[in-house]
Amino acid sequence: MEDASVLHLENQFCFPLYAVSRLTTKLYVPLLKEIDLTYPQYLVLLVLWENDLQTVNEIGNCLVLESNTLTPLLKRLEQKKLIKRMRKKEDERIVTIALTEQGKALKNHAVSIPQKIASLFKNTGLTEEDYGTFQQTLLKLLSTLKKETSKN
Amino acid sequence: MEDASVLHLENQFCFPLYAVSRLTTKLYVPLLKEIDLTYPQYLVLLVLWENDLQTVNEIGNCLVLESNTLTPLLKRLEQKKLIKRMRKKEDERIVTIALTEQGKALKNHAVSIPQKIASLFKNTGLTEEDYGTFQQTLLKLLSTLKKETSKN
DNA sequence: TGCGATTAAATCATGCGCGATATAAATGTA
DNA sequence: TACATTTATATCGCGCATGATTTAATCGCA
Repeated sequence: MEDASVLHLENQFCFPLYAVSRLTTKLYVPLLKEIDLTYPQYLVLLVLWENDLQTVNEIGNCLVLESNTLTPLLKRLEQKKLIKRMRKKEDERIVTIALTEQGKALKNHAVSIPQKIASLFKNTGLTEEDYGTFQQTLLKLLSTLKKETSKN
Repeated sequence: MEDASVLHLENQFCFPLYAVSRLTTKLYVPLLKEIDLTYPQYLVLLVLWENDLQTVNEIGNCLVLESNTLTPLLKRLEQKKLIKRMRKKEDERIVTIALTEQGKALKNHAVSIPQKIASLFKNTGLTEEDYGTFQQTLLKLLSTLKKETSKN
């Protein structure tokens, strides 16, 4: 009989990856609630705070998300008056996303979030170096997986 | 003016964590499609293959999911005739989940999946040791975050 | 025994993710 | 200029996730 221990949860990194990702998102919830944002909405704003006036596709490239996810999400951000959606005159297919004044102003509140999140990761027994290694691994995986999944 | 570079995507590990988790789940899709399962459904079966006859709560503890996610998911697995849901006679609040013969049999197909997934992670430039470190970090984070979020 | 508190699961509403498809605009080319 | 092809976004359907609430059963204790 084949050894089935390969099927045990603790012998895979995919499950902890999935679980840690969900639990990490939960850490943001109370902080983002203060500014009435979900985590994916916050990510879109991060992208725009870094570079305003990007197309749906460009935002999607940054976040590895497509229009089927972004379009409804962006409409919600528009309803909250944080962004504007404008079709390009030169090419009516393309929608440019721009921050409103309100959307720009929100950045001032958001700058405190990374610090607060970081403090929640202090009592894990992991060192700064561990986190650096962890992030480097994630970035390598992200880069590889992005290529892998865009092949089709 | 405060330095806003803390808000840049690449300066956080939460975003790559979120993205890598999603992309990793996508790697399972073609493999799981062969046995008509989603990734969360596959995880529930992993738990049951390891220990049959568990309650909804027990499965939830393993996967860090609650009944609001599990109940509908388990009903779908029941529709597929992979599990049975049975209320305990001693305590009618508790639902025990049992694999059907079909559910048990599916394990034989599933044993090949971890191997196939592992092979997709070969060309990342990461060594076996890197993966070991990565998994250890994830497990530490998982354990800490589980406590952190169960506090409330 | 009676009844408030607790517990397990289910239900509800909302917002992602994402495969598949549609729409509409722009492009290439015969 | 016609028309097939490509491109950008949108729409649709479904299955998670999850906070909030509900339902129903059990427990604890006066």
